[in-house]
Amino acid sequence: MKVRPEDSLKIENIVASAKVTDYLDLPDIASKIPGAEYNKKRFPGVVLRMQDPKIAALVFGSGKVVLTGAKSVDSLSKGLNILGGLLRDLGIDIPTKLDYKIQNIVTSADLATPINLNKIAVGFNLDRIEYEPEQFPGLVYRLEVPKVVVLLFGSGKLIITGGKEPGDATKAVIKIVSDLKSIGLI
Amino acid sequence: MKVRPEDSLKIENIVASAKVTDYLDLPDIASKIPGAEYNKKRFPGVVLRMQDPKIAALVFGSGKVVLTGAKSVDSLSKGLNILGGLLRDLGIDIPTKLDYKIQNIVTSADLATPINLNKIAVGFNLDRIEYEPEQFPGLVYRLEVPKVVVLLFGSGKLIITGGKEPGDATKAVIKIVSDLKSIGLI
DNA sequence: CAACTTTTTAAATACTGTTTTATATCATTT
DNA sequence: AAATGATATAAAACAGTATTTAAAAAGTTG
Repeated sequence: MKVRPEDSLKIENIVASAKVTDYLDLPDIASKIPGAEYNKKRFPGVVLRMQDPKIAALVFGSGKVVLTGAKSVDSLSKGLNILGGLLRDLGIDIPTKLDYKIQNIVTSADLATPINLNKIAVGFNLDRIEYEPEQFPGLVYRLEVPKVVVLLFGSGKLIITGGKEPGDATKAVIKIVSDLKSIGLI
Repeated sequence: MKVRPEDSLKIENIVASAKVTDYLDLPDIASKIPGAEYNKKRFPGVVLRMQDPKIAALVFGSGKVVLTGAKSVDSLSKGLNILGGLLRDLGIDIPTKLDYKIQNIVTSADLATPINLNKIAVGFNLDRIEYEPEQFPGLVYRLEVPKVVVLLFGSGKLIITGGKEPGDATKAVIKIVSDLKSIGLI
């Protein structure tokens, strides 16, 4: 039984930012949290990695943090709470209710049929397409609405990135499937 | 309360030269003064740094020196005297009264209102203007009298450099404000 | 002889690096 | 022959570096 492209979507990564407090002593955090990475000459933030859910956090002196790697909004939220707890355990005053903003969602999808990227490259709006197979095997398609970037591969697999909410990827896939059908490429 | 542009001037850096004696043994100076930098294959002068006032000095074998970093004529003078003392302490005969010549003064100013650099670029004398925002965000304006170069930024902040005396920057700002008002850009 | 070396300083831009993740090609490297 | 490591995409956080301007000194290089 074949799955429709718009039903094949899978969130692969969510990037979100949040402000957990107004100031954080990074050297202190880096030394007290096992596994924390901190190399200020390389990067100004402390890198913390949680295992369940598997999420990486970039923690900054400003009290702002960035979470990456979450595969669902729920796990993202859970990861932020875990991070808050880790910092709270260090004696830092961190609110129990933490707010965050999703900055990017990376989603994968599958057209379930191979596609000819060369034909798509000429059939689609040239100034929204970039296809240089000798540089990268995927065709880069920049959508305006929703504002996302889609990578199309000859296998029919797609990567939708740049979205702010799950629905963006869905809309992008529906639009692309529609466009490909209209020019008879799938 | 708004400050007039011509009252917002602040000297950010003064570069001056002086001759403190006829000959200086640079290897000796470099080895005896803590923190001195001397790499003759990189640069022919010894670099000395004073902390209060924070001024850097380039000392040459000819007995000539260059002072940079002073934020006022007074601190520049004080820095030169400190430098003279440092060399004198090494047993070198340095006059107590040292003369110097200001070679460049860098001054900052603020129009206190944002300005449209694109309009200024077309409204001002083209051959005295350089504006390539993709290369540098500031508009470069070369004044003839006083002979200085002014960098204008969209924020309304200005940098006046190339002047030989404090008054040069003041005159330049007054002239620019006048010019901008005459073409109705501020 | 011209141009670059070094030092200082402000302004405001772009851009680098770090983290994550799927996808799929190529070039290296064990 | 597997296994890394780019290559390309988006996004935030932010420290740092580059960009530009002027000027002197006294070396080196073209």
